[in-house]
Amino acid sequence: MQVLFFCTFVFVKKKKIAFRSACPISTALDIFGDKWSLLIIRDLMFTDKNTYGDFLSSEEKIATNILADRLALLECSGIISKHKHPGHKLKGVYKLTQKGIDLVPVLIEIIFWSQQHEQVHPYAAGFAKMVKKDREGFIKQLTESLKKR
Amino acid sequence: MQVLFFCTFVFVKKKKIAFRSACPISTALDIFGDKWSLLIIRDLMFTDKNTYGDFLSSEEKIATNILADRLALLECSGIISKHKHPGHKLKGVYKLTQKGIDLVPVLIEIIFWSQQHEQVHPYAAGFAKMVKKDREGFIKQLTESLKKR
DNA sequence: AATAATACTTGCATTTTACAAGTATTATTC
DNA sequence: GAATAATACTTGTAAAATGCAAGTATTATT
Repeated sequence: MQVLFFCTFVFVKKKKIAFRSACPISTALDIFGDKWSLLIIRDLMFTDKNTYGDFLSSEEKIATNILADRLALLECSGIISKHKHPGHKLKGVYKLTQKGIDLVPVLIEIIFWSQQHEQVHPYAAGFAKMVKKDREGFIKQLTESLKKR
Repeated sequence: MQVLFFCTFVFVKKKKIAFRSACPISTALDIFGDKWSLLIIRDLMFTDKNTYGDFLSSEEKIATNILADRLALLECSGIISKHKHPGHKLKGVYKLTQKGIDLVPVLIEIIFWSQQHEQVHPYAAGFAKMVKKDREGFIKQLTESLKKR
């Protein structure tokens, strides 16, 4: 008889975090289902922002304690990694890991949806049109360029 | 001189809800960036659950007040619509609108990611394999079947 | 007529988020 | 070399969101 085992919790910053179920959607939301995590990932993915101060300066104005908390959680869950800044000893540099880079298609589809159904910045229309011409090619290209950072 | 106008707020249940920016990711998160909204959408998209009681019975155990709140918000934002139950006068039936159906690719990519990087239910692996064989075909088929509900 | 089911609402405790201020380390300016 | 500024945080507290238990109104069933 086969027994299927699921990890239903994980320790993050010494705190036991429960996964609500083994559903892939639910599990993903347990990790990045909040108003801020994907914005940090967005900055790392589509802009050259990669320091604490960079994220703070983003348009949406994340609070400092929330930013520190989310950076720690994203690092714990293996989506981002922290490195020393070459040249600036005081600065840390954050990068997307492969797990983080693999969120590119998720972010792309969210952009498509928003662009189609909400009033967002006009650049999104051009972006969507461009990506839709060669979705796979764009993803591959972006993935490669993110790996090299 | 061209003036670009962005709607930076919306009225939901008589409350003024602010969009944090015109960024498509940020705007999407303002609408469904929480731990519960996408689970309701998941139920409507991938199962035959479509009533208040159905959603309550889902594995993740949403609280009744949160469910009522999210259903109202999702209806306000045009992602779901409420209808009379044929036969049961007491029951309401919720359906995905076209705007909601257009979230299919977002949910699919989230499932792909979770399946690849987290320990989730094994059905996700088979689902991912199946969908990846003909992504566009699957989306079209699911979209059509959801429209007919 | 009484009981049960459905879709909520209400009240309150707990948790999360927002905002302002403070701290420790390093960099820069005078 | 001392003072000021910059960076990446932490801390305290108020406000908002969430979770839980209980209650309510309408309809269905016994």
